[in-house]
Amino acid sequence: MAKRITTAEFQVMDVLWNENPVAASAVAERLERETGWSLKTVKTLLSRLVEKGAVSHQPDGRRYLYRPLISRDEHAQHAARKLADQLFGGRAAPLVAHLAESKGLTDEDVRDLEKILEEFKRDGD
Amino acid sequence: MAKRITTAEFQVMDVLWNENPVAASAVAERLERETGWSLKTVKTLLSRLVEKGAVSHQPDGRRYLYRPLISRDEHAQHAARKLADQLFGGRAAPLVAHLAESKGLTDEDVRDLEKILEEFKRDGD
DNA sequence: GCGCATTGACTACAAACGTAGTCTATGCGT
DNA sequence: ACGCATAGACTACGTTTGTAGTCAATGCGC
Repeated sequence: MAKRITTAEFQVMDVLWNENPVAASAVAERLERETGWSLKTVKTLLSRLVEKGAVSHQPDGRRYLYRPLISRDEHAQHAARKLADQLFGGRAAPLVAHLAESKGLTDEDVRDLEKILEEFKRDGD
Repeated sequence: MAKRITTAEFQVMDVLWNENPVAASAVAERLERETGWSLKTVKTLLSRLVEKGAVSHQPDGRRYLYRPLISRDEHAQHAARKLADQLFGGRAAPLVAHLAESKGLTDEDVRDLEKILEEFKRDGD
C-alpha cells in the first residue's frame, strides 16, 4: 500500500536506506547536522512511516530497530515514473533533455547513457 | 520565490499551461471530469497559487484572468533536478536506467536520447 | 539497590492542504 | 429596471505535516 511519503519522512528513509536496521537514536544522530531535528521529531516521523507501511520495526531489547520496507530503488522508480508521467507525458527523453540543459549531465553520464541505450536496443530486437 | 506547489495545485497549473490566460470558471470546467472539484475549490486553489506567486491574475471585467508565472518547462526542470539530486546523487544516467527498466523508454525515446547525447558531446568539445 | 538517562506511547499544536460554504457586489437577459 | 446567476472575498473545517512535549516504564552506571 505504502502511502505517500512526505519530504521530512523522506529524509528519514534516506538514513534507513544507508543503515539498516537502525535504532531511532542513531537515525536522529545522522540527521542532527542536516536538519537540527530533535530526537522526538525523528521518532514521530519513524512512527508515521511505520503506520504508513513504509518501514517495519522489530523490538530489540527495550527499543526498536527500524528497517525500510520499500527500497530506495523502488521509491526512485516510482518517483521517476510519476515525474515522467506528470510532466513529460510518460516519456523519458524530454526529461533527460531538461537535465542536459541544466548541466545535469556529466561526461560519465553520457557514457553511461550510451551504454544503456545500446543495451536497450540489443534487448529490443 | 515560488513556494512549493501541492499536487492539487499542480493540476490547476496544468490547465493554465494549456490555456493561458484563462478564467476560473474555465479552469473548473476543464477539471470537472478529471477531479470532480467544485468551482469553489478551484477558486481556492487559484487564490493560493496567486499567493504563492506561481500565478498572476489580472482583472477582466468583473472577473480575473489567470496566467502561470512559472512555465511548465521551468517547473519540469526544477522537478527533474530535484529528483535527480535526491535519489540519484544528481546524476541523470541512473534515472534513465530506472525508466528504461520500467518500460519507460519508447523507441522514439531512444532515438531522441541518442540525438541529445550527440549534441551534448558536440557542444562539450 | 537506586537514581538517572533513555525508550516507546501518547498528546499537542500551529501551518499547510483538500475541499468547500457564505456573503456581497454586479452585470446580463428580458 | 430588476432579479438572478456569477464573480471575488472571506470563512470553515477536517486531515496531514512539521516539529515537538509529557508520561510512564526500564535498564545501566555506580
